[in-house]
Amino acid sequence: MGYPFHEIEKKWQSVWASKQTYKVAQPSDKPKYYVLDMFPYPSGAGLHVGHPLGYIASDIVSRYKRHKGFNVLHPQGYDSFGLPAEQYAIQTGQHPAITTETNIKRYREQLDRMGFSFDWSREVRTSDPNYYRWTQHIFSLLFNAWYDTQQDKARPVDALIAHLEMHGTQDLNAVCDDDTPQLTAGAWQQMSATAQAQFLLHYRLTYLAETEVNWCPALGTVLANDEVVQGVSERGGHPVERKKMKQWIMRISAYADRLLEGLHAIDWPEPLKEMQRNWIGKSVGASVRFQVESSDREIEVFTTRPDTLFGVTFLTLAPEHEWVSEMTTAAQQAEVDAYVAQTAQRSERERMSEVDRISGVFTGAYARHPITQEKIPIWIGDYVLAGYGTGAVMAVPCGDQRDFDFATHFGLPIKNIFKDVDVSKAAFADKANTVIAHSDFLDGLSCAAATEKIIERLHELGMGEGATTYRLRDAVFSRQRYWGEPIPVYYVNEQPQLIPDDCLPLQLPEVSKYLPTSDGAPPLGNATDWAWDITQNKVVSNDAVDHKTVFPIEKNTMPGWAGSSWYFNRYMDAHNNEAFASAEALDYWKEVDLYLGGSEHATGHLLYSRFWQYFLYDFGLVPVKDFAKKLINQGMILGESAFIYRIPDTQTYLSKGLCKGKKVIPVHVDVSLVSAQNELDIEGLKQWQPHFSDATFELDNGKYVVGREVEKMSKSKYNVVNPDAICDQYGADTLRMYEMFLGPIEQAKPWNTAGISGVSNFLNKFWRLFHNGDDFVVSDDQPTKESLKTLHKTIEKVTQDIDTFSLNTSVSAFMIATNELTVQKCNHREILAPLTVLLAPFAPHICEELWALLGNTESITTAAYPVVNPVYLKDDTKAYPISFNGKMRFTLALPTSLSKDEIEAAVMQEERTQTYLDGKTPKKVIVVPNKIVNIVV
RNA sequence: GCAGAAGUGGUGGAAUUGGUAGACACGUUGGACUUAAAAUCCAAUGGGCAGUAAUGCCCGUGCGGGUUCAAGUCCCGCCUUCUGUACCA
Repeated sequence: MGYPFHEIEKKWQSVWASKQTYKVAQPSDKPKYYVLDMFPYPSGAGLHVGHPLGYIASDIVSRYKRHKGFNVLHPQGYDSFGLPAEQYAIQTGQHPAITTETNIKRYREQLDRMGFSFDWSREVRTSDPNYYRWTQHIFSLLFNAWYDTQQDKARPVDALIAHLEMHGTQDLNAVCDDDTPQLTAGAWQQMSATAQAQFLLHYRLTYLAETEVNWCPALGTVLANDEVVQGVSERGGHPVERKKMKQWIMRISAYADRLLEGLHAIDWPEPLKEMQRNWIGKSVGASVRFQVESSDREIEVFTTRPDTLFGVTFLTLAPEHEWVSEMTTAAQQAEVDAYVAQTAQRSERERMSEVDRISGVFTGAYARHPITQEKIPIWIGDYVLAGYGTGAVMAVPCGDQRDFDFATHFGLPIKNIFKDVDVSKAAFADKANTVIAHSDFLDGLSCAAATEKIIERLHELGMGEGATTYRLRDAVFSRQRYWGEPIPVYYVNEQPQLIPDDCLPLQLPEVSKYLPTSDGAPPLGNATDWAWDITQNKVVSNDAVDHKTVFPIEKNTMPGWAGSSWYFNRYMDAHNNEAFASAEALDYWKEVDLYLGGSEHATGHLLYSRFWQYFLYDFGLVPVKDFAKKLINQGMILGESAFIYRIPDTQTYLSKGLCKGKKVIPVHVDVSLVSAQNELDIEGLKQWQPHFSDATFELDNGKYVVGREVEKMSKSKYNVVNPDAICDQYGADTLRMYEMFLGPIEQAKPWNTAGISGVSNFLNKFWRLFHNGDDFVVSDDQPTKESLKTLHKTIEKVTQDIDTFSLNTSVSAFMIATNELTVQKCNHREILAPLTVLLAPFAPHICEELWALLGNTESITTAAYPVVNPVYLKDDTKAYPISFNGKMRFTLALPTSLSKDEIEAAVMQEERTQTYLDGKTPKKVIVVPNKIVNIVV
């Protein structure tokens, strides 16, 4: 029989819990290391085998770093506000706090079974008032801040007010809304308090504004851009429409450039950085103004190709452009109105799926070309997006394919401004090979030179200048939901006022109904006590609202990403009631050294967190700009779904081999009913779902063989594998090692238990090294040189692997070592003790047990990491590098029977070697049997 | 369309910086132990050819070229898959 993992795991898990083995000391004179997992949302389904992948890897690194003498912070918590708990509440009436609590308990049990070394004393929950009190605090800080583009950082609003008092908006270098009016100091001073408050919203880093948002009627809430994927909601896949609503918004765009630049300094995966770069979407070009005929309006466009200005043959406005109706001539009015109405009706999804369809309409109006003064027709087209740039483009059909297609479709002129290029069939967009022609003073210039020159000229004429735009939009921060952080704001004369910081947390009120209404009224409207009394500084009944001392409180809540945008700082000092973390704690732990999580958060959580951290850094509240030094994306573990095949309109199911050429409907069956050889347990199936009891199964060679397909692990696909089942059968240590053994940590891979017996065998073999039958027996004699070599080779390999996160190959290294030691019949303490320490990060339970059996009274976590002795690493391989800095290389034919020393001697004797080496040794000598000797010099 | 990553036995996957491709594991086959099974242990296992044999030779890392004494790895051109993103001016 194998080693008693049930007993061992239970025993040590309770010892670790009672002794608080993983509680982190702070401060400490040891160097710090902070390893963090993205905290889970505690869903009702519990953990599946895919969740722990990252946790296991981070746990190995944490334990390894502890052995290496670091003070390791390895916390865990729960992102416990969120939609599923709320939807469950809507269906059942059960309070989300209760479901959440139940789910957390379940998660905790499952996590504990896997032997993670989390310091649970620092657990955080985003839905805990003691936690979200600080989320609300950070919201208040953002509200009281504006972005100074001169100093390139966020500053307190007081400084902005002081500037407005003195100079109005003159010389004010600030990020603000596009439609912010200019003011003199006098005008500011004469404004009413309400008007001033209204005006300041143009600058605050979190502000209230009427904007087009992604409204999801099915979910009854608005969504941020990253929560909308391909025109439908990320959660649930419901349609999303554009709607104008008054919303809280985070001015993340103020940080666009710094967030982009900051990517250089952090060790994150390149694909993820690329995703953030694309999301931020910086484009450098120019903004150009076109004077509208018989009007004092100027249409401003943004272009990345100002060098093609002479190729402009029309302008196109987005259908939502604010001047569309004003500009349209009476003759075109009906047509334009119809077109605008029609595009407004089309959902985001339709608009995206019909990208190829060209549509548009002429406004009847014309603009003047800023240089040539030519008349240029103004069109409307839905290929121009209202939300990007200025919502208007200068169309250059010869240089842009979309403009080309639009021009061709509507018979608009195409003017060629490129030298020796044919633009009759398609636009020419190759910047690198551009030579401008038919463009007056730009003729003969390259793209870059022409761009520079035209910007200069436009500037002289006052018709444009160099400009940069970003794709990154400000992030909508309001959600019409119940289960989220209340926004700490009440309204006086419709102007938002912050609830004083010392009155936080503003606790989530009880409500009778959790359902939002489809017109967007939030569920907090159902609360009876949701008004703020400024005389008592507390929440009172809605009936008391008198708009003099008692005011209504904001009913929207914060989005899911609010609480997760700063939690990494809270772990440093999780119970502090004076600050979100003390300056000492922040100064000691600084930032996350290693962050593990999925790449699906690239443009959501990971970008918002960087934004908040930058902001906190600007205010001197955190000591580092980027919160995570190194990040690793673990790949998803996929499920292998099983299918049976039904003949349509019958209850007959065909084995996979019989389906060829027949029409069959694949039906998901639970993977637990299928053997490793893909054979279906028919009796089990009939018990699983009663409607199969009268089905007939046509067998293939006496077996029903199912089809397999790799899909995302999901309850509805019946392909979920629960880690508890694996722990029961093989033990947590086997599960941990098997998940690592499966392949590189970053790679997505299907879950498949086929190989798990190999890992299980290994742990049993390892156990047997210490045992003779059932007796624990280790020798104190001097081990053989061979065994020492095995040990040191393994230390070297495993250490290197952990440092480079190749955890799959380190599992192999342990297997090789165990096999070798078994053959060597090695049971020597001098070998086995260090090997146990080496293995402990991977398989903590079995190693803790063996460590105790070896006579140690302290936990193995306190053991020092073994040191490699290079004496034992010398290898007799035939290729060996020798240090030398040179360039020449030559070949020398030698008999292969020679030993290494003989070869080296022969090489050194060679005349050419002496010439090239000039007293040094060769860089590399490679001996390939039966071939040649290569000496790289 | 654009960007990024990847393509190696029956399978998951190894292979420092260009240096004997296929480590390790699963699976399969044969053997030992056993009345039997399980468990465990041992051996073989990319393909082909020659040989009684030890062994030897040839071909092999998606496809086609190239650089090199030497290419899974570097360069050029394709094909395929995955992931992200998409009328971004």
